[in-house]
Amino acid sequence: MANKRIERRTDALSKERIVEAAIAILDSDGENALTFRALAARLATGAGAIYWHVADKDELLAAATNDIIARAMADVTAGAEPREAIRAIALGLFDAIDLHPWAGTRLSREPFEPAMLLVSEGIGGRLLALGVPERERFNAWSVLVSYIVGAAGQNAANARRLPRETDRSAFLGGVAAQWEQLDPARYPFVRKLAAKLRDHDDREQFLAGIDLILAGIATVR
Amino acid sequence: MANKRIERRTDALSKERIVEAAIAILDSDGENALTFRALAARLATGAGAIYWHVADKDELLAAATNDIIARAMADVTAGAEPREAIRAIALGLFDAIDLHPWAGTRLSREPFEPAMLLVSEGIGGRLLALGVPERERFNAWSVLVSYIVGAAGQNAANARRLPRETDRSAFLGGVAAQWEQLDPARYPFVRKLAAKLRDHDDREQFLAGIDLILAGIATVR
DNA sequence: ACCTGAACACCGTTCAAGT
DNA sequence: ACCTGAACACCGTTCAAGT
Repeated sequence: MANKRIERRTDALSKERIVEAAIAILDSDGENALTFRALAARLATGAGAIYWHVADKDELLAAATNDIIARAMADVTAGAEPREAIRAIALGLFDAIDLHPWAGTRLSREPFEPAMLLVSEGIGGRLLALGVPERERFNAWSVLVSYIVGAAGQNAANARRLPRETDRSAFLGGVAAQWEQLDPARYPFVRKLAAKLRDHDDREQFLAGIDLILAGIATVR
Repeated sequence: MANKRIERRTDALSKERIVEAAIAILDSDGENALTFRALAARLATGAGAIYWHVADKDELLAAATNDIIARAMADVTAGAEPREAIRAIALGLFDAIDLHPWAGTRLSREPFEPAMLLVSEGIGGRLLALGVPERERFNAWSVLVSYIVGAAGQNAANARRLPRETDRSAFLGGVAAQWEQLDPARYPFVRKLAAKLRDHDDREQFLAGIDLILAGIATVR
């Protein structure tokens, strides 16, 4: 009978279970909390056992990041309109990285993770649909992917450093206050930026960047 | 006589000397080589002595990064034409981060370093000169700075992982070969990208991204 | 005031020993 | 084949003790 084994501990180690546990630790306690000792404790095993399934910490982070990106891309519902589809993909990644900032850190340094192929193909296909000429496709793809990964990672790093909403307001308010006290002769632009810094929405700002890039791409069509 | 003291050891510790030594270690041996023990050895002192001048490793990295950016910005000769000036600033940062990849890593996570004010003001002032309307200035500034820091950091991370030119060719060749073997039905765009990947110039690619963004900004003028 | 260096509380990774 | 956990070679940081 199948349910004879229902009480059986199903916790034999596997790469999937290890990666799953790693993601849980990374999400709840941050990058510094992911140690082989903490991971072993959570999996109720010895630290060395993990090395039977995973080569080292780098492979662990790579697998965890790949999971996050693959899931995020699977959740994206990109419609037929190419510009909207690119925005949807970009926002999907932005939100995933916002939720899993450590994945953003990893991605900025290792942009050739397998799951990034889904992102590249998703965006690239829409560039074709937009009629971007061959000679500009590489550059258009490159600027979009660089911006998405870079800006999303930077945003998530900020958010992680300032866990609560009040922390964020206080921090940005503090930076803005500093900016407003800069020498007006030397920093006229930054001084005027201060007000916007205080009450901008990160997601909107990110998307506005995508739109500006798409507008630029449209000019080389 | 002044030269009576010429033989005198001038190596009293100071934050500047410590930061200078840290930059030397980071540049020659990479991020992982910067330890307080290595730093103390190079400065011929005890590890703990450094803490008298620097609060912790974070402050050390912040100061080192700030030095690099400030120097790079001081070296930029930005002419009167706004678009050219923005390109010059962007390239100055790109080259500095290429030379000091660890600064790129730091900058992607801590974009509010003081020296970045010079970058923001330099770019922002040119956006004013370009006639970017008030409501678009924040977004235009944001997309440029995010892209510059993000793309330069990603490029430098790649370059650091592949120290020699042949390593880089081999790596990109390998990635391109993988891309060419992808299922044409699922990855038509990425497959076609492979050829470009093999022989592109990173600096040109970066600059092409700046140009696309500037073209987008021009459309909202 | 500034420096020394041992000590503390960690790490990632290895490996002999177990089952 | 897979797991255990002590051991190794490191870290950043602290701090009593020196000058």
